[in-house]
Amino acid sequence: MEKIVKPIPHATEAEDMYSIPIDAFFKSAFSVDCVIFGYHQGDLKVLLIQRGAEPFENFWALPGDLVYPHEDLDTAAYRVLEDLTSIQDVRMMQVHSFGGVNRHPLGRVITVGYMALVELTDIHPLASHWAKQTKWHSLSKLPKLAFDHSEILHASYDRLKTLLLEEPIWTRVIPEKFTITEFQDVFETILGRTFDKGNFRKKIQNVKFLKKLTETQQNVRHRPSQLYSFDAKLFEKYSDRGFVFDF
Amino acid sequence: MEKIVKPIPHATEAEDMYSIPIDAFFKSAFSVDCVIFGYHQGDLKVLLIQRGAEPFENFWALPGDLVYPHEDLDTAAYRVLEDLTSIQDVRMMQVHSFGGVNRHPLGRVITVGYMALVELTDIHPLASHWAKQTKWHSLSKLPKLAFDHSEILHASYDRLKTLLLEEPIWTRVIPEKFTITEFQDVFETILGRTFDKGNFRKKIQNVKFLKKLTETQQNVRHRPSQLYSFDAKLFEKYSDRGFVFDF
DNA sequence: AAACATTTTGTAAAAATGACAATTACTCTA
DNA sequence: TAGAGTAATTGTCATTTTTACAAAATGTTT
Repeated sequence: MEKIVKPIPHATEAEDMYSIPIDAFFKSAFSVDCVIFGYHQGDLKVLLIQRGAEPFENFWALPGDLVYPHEDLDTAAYRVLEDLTSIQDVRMMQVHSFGGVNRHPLGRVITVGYMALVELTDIHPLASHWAKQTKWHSLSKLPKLAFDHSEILHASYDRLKTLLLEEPIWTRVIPEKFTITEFQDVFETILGRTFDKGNFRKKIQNVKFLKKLTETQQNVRHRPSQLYSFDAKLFEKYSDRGFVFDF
Repeated sequence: MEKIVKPIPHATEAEDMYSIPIDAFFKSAFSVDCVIFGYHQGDLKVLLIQRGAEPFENFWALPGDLVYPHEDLDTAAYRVLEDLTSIQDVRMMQVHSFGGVNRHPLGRVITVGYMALVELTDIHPLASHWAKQTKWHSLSKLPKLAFDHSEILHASYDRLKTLLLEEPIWTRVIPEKFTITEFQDVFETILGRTFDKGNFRKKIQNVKFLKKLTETQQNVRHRPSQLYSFDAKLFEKYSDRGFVFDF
């Protein structure tokens, strides 16, 4: 570990800084950690791996690893996710960075958290590289996690709930042609509350970018449901001034 | 600069990773950049410094600097802001991290953007350390900025607009006892639109955590305004289910 | 044909919205 | 001291939205 450089407490002593060689600053590393939320029929889970390498060997953890010296952050997030879980084709977004001084035993490592919401059955995680196994975990019964991954996970879940109302990330989780019930289930599951069916339906019908199709559900043991679809162009138009669902 | 380590494209070649010595990862640095928005009577500005050190000497830039090897990210943000501008006692929040490979000429540096909204006359920036001068700039006529600070600034402004509707950051910018007009001005200025006075007032009166006081404005050359105050406890109560102003 | 399981529509009172107009309460000035 | 000036505040009213329910509709299964 590198020699400890005492932080300068006040601006008036700031000239001390010039005595710290610039090299002393370039001894840190970055990592990315991926929080993949998997939704399937009213159930929300998160993808964890069991670590097959130190530190925290055998612990459950978010898929995450160090960023290469000449690798872009976003690129690293996708690369690491694929390395450890073989998952491709999920769109992630940055959530928050975590920089606690002692969060990593090997040295100073800042980690950048990334998040995605996917239909659980759409992807097929397969442990690879140093990951021993992958598993979908319910949010309600999580094991003790490596590093500060528990904090990263909870921050990501908070962000997911906000984002669900602002961005059409729910499109990742229901079919292109969907029923209002399917749509409602996603919101109830992720937000953790329930809505009146009739009233929810009325709200949906006022949303410009959700279009009622002529097609209906097939082969159901009850009255078939109308199908709806998402119009991305109309969404762009109406989200200009900051669209949010007000459920 | 360190030797280039070729990123591993596929998981199947991942064992290559073991050939990269761990030290190769610990050659990066972090920085923090602070976006301080200053509001005053219908005017929104951002605090910039003129750099007095390379790289980008003499360029206008966000107050920002490298994080010490044993310094917490949040701590660094406040320390750096004070070092360069002598500002204390502003509460900042993390916005986003920027990790472009070539964003810093001295090596691999990831920067974490922090943001705050303050009443412009409450704070008294004074250039210190390597900052040549500080200046409040209008968002509409910004100079060319150092590094990728322009991108950081715009991302922060977007976040400011969202946050203004979700969190009571406007309390930093108006007096403890305020008039509805003062309140409205903040929202009009930052969001960049105008609202009908009467209708805006009605909305405010329905917001549980904004309480009408018995006191009124004094010494104004017109009908004195009722004063209102913010009830933090009630806000906590009502923001549980994700409060947002729907202006 | 009746029972089921949902989807879908309907209802009615209450509340919120939006565009404007009118009124009110102070200070300042002639 | 009676306007004039200035901005705060209240009022109107037609329209739309919300809420909490109840009822009807449309398929399949028995």
